[in-house]
Amino acid sequence: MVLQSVTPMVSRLRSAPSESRPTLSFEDGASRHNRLRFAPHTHLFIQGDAPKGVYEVLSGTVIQYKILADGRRHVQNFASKGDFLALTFADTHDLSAEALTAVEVQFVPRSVFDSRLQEQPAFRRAVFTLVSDMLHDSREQALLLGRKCAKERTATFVLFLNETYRDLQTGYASIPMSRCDMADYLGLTLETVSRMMNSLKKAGVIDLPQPNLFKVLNMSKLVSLAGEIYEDESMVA
Amino acid sequence: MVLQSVTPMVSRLRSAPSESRPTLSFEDGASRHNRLRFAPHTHLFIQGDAPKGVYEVLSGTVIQYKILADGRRHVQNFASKGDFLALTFADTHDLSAEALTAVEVQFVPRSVFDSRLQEQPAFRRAVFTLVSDMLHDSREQALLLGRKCAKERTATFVLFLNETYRDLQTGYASIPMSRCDMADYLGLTLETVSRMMNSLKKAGVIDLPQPNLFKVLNMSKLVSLAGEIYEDESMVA
DNA sequence: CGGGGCGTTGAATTAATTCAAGGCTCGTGG
DNA sequence: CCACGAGCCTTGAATTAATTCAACGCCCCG
Repeated sequence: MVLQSVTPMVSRLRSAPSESRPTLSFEDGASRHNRLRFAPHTHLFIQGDAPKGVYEVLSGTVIQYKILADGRRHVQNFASKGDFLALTFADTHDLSAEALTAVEVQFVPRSVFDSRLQEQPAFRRAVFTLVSDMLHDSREQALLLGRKCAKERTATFVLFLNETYRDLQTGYASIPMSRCDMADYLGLTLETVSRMMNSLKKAGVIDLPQPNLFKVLNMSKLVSLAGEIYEDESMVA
Repeated sequence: MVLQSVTPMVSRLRSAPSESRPTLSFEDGASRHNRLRFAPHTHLFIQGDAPKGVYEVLSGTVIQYKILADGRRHVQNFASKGDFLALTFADTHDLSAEALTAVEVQFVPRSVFDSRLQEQPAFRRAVFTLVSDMLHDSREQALLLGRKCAKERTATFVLFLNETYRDLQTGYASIPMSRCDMADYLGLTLETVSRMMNSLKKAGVIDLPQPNLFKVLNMSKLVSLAGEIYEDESMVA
């Protein structure tokens, strides 16, 4: 196991509440076997399956979602490099995970994971921190869905996209998911998402030369549109 | 520490995905000191504070919430007997916790909690399971906020109230929070919540003799109104 | 007796959805 | 090589679910 002190950029959506957290990674570990690849549109696992282990995303983007009885879909999150999937002790998956792009993951069988958890204190702490952060992110998402309007939701999501997919050279980020995926994540319709993205463009907040490529032009305006929480204000003080 | 095999009733809102999970409790433990009481409307801790330890709710109901910059409030959950608060490694509280009724908690200082985590495998497992379940609940909440309509949200919440506060003798449950609290939890306005509760009453799904007292009359209809997820269907099979 | 807090209900308004049409891009096959 | 269709995105117009605004009732407590 490798413990690095990499602190990822903090976005408004995917927080790092625990500062300089130990990064948990199985990459470069002894178990280089169990590296798996998934093609776009294939599933890593499905709602109702029994979990067989934990997945660490090494590259690509995974979409995790739930389906309601009548077919409505709710997207829980978009996972990319450094994120973990199926980090649970439950006996069934409570959601489905699908590769959005080509995806490479490190698969850690349940037994290996459990024994590390028992034997390695640092590993334990890293896992605990990771789950805590996932909880924090999910609650932030609930806040967004419960109390933010369409424009605020979209602005918040653009902040996330910018942090996660921005090319450091050009400043542009390519969007790996469709408007429909975004809508199911933001609790909106795809038409509303489209309208909001283009209204951000018209307002000069972002450049959007293609539907799936953008660059932030006015960050402070974008942040204020995202309607952030008090805690961010206090972080400045 | 006490490990009991109490399996609480499963509601649609507060799931027990991990079957017969070990119940984590500090009650009856050696550390009977550090039992704290909070009067209604007093805060256990506030968004931005540094966490000093973990709280186990012994009695009463605690409301946890976040405030947006412009004053909008989002309620994360309602915690009662058996629930834990501030189960995090983050360096600040990301939400506020306020006593809704008279509340009694067992307070476990950070240092005590950490050392138990290091020394006691069973304790460790219980904590993990607890955090995993909290994550599951939060994601279920995000689904509700993202993809359910007002009536479905309200029905889902009534299921939660019924499981959590029902008197086993009478079948009636008293509702410890206001319509406003419910609204801020469900991402609605208090007027809409009031309308939905009374429409459930008119439809004969619940008896609602007083604003804060109800009994489920037609459970199957209530469950179908809640618009549940596929996984419940498959659990029957 | 009076007033504040909470809940209910109706009417007007609005944010977002639904319905509908059309455009663009890309891959495939004639 | 170009035509065609599928899939995705955009935009406008009509509709609707939920909100906002407003009034009123109830209950409890001072």
